[in-house]
Amino acid sequence: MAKITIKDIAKKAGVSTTAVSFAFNKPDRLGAETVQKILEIADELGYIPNPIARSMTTGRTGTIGVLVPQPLPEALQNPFLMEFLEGVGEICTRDGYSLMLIPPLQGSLKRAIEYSAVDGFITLGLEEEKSVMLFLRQMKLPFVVVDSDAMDEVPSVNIDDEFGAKKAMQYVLSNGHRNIAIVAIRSGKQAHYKDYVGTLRHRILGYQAALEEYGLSIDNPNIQLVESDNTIQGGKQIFQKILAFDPAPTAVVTMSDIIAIGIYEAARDGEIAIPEALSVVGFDDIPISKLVCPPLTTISQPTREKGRNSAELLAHVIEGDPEHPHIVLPTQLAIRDSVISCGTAPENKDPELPAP
Amino acid sequence: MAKITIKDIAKKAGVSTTAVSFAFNKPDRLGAETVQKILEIADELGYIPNPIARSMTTGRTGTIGVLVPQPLPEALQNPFLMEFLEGVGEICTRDGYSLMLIPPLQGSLKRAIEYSAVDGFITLGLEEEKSVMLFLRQMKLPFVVVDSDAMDEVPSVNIDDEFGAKKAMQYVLSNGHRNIAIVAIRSGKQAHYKDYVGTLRHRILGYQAALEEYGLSIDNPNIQLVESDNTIQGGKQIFQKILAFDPAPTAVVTMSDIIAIGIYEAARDGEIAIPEALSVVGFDDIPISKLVCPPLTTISQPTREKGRNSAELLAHVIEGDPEHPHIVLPTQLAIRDSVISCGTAPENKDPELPAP
DNA sequence: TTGTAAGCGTTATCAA
DNA sequence: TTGATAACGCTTACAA
Repeated sequence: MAKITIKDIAKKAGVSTTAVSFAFNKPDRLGAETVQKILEIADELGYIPNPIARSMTTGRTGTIGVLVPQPLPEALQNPFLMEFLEGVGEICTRDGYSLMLIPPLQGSLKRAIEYSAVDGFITLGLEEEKSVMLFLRQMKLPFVVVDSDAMDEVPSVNIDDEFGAKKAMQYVLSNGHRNIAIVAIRSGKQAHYKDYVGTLRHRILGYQAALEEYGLSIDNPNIQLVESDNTIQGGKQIFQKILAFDPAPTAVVTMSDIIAIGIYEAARDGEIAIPEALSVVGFDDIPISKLVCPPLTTISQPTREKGRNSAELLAHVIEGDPEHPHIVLPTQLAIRDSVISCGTAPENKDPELPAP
Repeated sequence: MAKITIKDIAKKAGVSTTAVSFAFNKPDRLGAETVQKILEIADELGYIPNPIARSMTTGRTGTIGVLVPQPLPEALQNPFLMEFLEGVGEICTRDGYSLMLIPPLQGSLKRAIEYSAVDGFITLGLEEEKSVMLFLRQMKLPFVVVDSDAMDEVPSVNIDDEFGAKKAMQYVLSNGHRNIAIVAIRSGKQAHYKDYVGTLRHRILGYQAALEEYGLSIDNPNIQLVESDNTIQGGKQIFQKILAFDPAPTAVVTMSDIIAIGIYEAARDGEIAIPEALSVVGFDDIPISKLVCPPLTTISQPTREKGRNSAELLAHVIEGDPEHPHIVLPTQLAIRDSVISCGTAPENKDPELPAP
């Protein structure tokens, strides 16, 4: 037996399809008995309104799409996304939206967008994919950008990346470190750091600002900049590179806790003590950062709040609100135990380890 | 200007809507020039096929729904879900599906299902919600159940919960612990442990089996069973309860790493040393379990593989495959440092050995 | 190779 | 309080 439709109910109840529709959506406009009868029959037949057909006429799907720039398995490895989605989920729960995760389709976010039946999008960290935003705007789809340079007429949510990054680097420098590795998040495109855009750019600017206060610069030979995938695995791999640097860094400043944790793992495998042999700073303050050994010093950002704000803005755009606020959330240095003063590190008798 | 439709293209190109449709979906059936012209005009006008209308006729949405039993913010707090979704994401990426997270709508999963335009569902740990499965089956929607008692005619993916739980408890017992707290995952409904169903039941059965080997039982006064929300917060709260038990437990066996980690946090706040003052065992082996202090002894399950298997099965059902395998994945005891031998007895890391 | 026209299952409009 | 009927935007027999 095929799927039960509104027609089957109408026929069996001896009413029109309109009546059936009303019974579900606007019961007030029908006689109480009629509604009663229709509902009974619908229940009996196991009728469910077809959500696609409904969307067809209402133009609403009741779902919010989150555009993630990486393939799902990779993106989901980052607890940061999880926490962000928690915030989005709060609003979804409150307003009755479902949540769709939309990764690139065959490598293309644009294509993924075309195939997605959602009421609006939240874009996440579109570094190099500026064209995606233009595309969305051109298509007149409601959207909100997060962790990207703000555009006019499009609501955005960002954190104070530059200031946060600056504080991270200042803290390391104030602890006496001068040989420092900076781990940036790989942006997809190969680019010189001066050509970075968005979040990446702001964070580099922050690092640079702090370095300059100490008469240093990213261009100095004792400041090394590398890029890593934003995964634990990426952090592990980058650790090997860092080990090979000359001069050996005494501190590594990363743009992501998850990378820092990869470095933790690799360091433990290589029996290199953190922070004694190597100080580490993260960015994001994901929940586990306070639980790892040693607790990770990092830049705390209100991730969940960011998610909540984004979803809230998107809900407004979907409702037709013409406003387009640009929200900037604060960051904060969370000092824990993964950075120690460069001078106080215990003497290192193992020639394999980076000297303090 | 309203949204561009197939008609606009047809008019401007001087062809029928059929031709436009063909140009996108079956270019072979049209002359090369015609296709060329249509595509050009479509591009120029910024035309995107409406995915809802397409779904309307094809009956396909290209998205997989994952039914999560808790509100999104709560569910997303568990890295276990994340890892599971990574596996699902692998298949989504491979087969071009999007991923929809579907939490209860106004407290009701059934209602959420009704409103979800997806090609099929993966249900996750439906303990008490057996009716949801019946509902799905009655509606003839494709679905796969994960972490629930298997039903006939419905593909399922489970792990060997009972055996895993047994190994966890055996390990604790073999280390000499006799005053033990068991932390179950709160199931929603209040029920005596003997009335547990699904995963919960299997795990309890495993614990009980191990206890019986040592002449003990959950009913013993020195074995305490409590329930906790499956969150870090839940673990923190349950720790307070455990502290108050008499006799004081020397070990706590939890059904979830995330709960164990909550206990870690609370223990640290309360300055109770793990494992010296309290041994802890988890379940799941989420990625951070090896990174916390001390690394958590737990039952390892192939979570990502579970996700991959589920999505693969669902894809088959959606394709019309009538088979309905019941997959059971293995678990494994991951011995780390959160359990030590009780009292004066020497540490026993071999669960096969009898108690010292 | 291209066009006509009939759906798909709802909701919305307007009339009865 | 109800019912015809026309959208909604697309796909797909079937025809030409």
